[in-house]
Amino acid sequence: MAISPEKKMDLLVSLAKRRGFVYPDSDIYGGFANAWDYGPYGTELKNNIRDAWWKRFVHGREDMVGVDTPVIQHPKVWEASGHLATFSDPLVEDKKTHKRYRLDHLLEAQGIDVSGLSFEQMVAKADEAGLKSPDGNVLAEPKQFNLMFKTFVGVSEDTASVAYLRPETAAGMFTAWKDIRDTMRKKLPFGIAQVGRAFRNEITPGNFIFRTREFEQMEIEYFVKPEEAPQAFEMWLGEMKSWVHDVLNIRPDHVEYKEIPDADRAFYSARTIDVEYHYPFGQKELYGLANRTDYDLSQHQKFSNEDLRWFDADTKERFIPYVIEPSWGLSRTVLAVLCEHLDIDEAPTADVGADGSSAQEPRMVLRLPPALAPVKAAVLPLQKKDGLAEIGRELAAKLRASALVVEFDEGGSIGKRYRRQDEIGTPWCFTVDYQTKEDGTVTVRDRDAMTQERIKMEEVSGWIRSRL
RNA sequence: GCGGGUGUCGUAUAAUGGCCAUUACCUCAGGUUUCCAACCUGAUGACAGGGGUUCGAUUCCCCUCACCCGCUCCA
Repeated sequence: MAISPEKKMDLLVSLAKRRGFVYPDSDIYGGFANAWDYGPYGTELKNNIRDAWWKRFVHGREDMVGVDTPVIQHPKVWEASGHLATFSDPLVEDKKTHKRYRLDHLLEAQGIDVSGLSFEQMVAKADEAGLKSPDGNVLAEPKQFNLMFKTFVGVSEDTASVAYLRPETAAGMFTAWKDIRDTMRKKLPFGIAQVGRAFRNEITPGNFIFRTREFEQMEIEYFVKPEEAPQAFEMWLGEMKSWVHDVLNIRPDHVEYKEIPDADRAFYSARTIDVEYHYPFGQKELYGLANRTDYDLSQHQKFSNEDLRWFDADTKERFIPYVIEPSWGLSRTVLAVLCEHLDIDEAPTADVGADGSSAQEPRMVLRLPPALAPVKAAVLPLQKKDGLAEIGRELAAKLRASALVVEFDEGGSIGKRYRRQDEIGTPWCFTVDYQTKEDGTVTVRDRDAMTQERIKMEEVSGWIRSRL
């Protein structure tokens, strides 16, 4: 059953809190803007997505290695990457209309060349020219917005050096490139993968966990011979599509693969495709894929004075590889997966009408792919008494021992317990009933179809495994 | 950061310048229940925070914080 987009976010945010997926952070202090806690189920879901990704793209491929680099790196890294120069915007506000503009854009519109000017120099130019807003109003004092979080490394602030929290994980793969090239015996093409946190001092965060100042990325830098870049780009585009549809089980018509035209691309990028998902609040970026050419390694070679070229043993040539960068937002994937699979349908109730048919009630269900579900199975005794609970508890313990995430629940009616599991996306419920005592079988109830079959208790673990 | 709007148990809500702040769902405990939110009994749980006016403030005023919408930004 379709849920209207306006209602969907509200339903999702309240379900996320009620069922322990995502809570407002610092809730006991009244909350902290745009910071969220992943609760027990949210953490499981996020970890499952991350692990599925790592298994598929790192363990599953011969041409890939993984790294884990620090959030705070040498400040030179951000000079070389260009983030220090371009990841900051000078903003001014029209005092009358309260609209905001970029100071450099206003100056350029006046025919004033701002290239290479510092923030202070731009402010001086603006004063000189008596700069007004496009509506002809007085402007407020310009302010500098740096998208990178600044911090200090050292015991006291005055003697310490300034450092930055990484605004993306990619840089770590470039700084580790030389060591990996020299130690891992890989041949081009090959890639380096990393999962980790990145930080951006966004001016406008919002939409639940969609845009936050602290977020997680899963990124790959795939190094290729320059002439092989276009085909590597196509290969990764295919991989991204397959991930979205085969692993996340997102409907093809909920995703757009948007080719970014020349004019809108970053100057170093030869080709960029944005992968956009139809969130309830609009079509927004989920993933990105870019051909970054030799920009990053060239920059780091220049700033570090290290030779970062690749030596081709066949042709005896040295060159800087091109980089294809597929980039996945992990936090955004969690949100997209929740949006995609949250559903309301009809379930029968215990009330049976005169014609023998059951009355129907709306049911909220998260149709997560089983491999991503926070809880794989619930074990439910039909009754607490007559020893059924003990049998169930024992079965749950056995499943846990075989490394499955399971829950045991004996509280309330059986229907109520099914619905609880539906809301957190548990694909299967195993019910211990009176027949179990006679023949050692339990029923399996399917989350989506709500149908049941009987299997032997000792087969439960294998039954689940074969379906993950 | 600016403009506008909104803040009452976990969720949805009612009322009030003066008695333990209402109700439903959820949650928990007990009972009941032989497969889909049933029922009975009971329990926990809120006036976003701070200050002011007042004999007395959840209610009126101020500040802060948070949330929603819009703007600027998202190489």
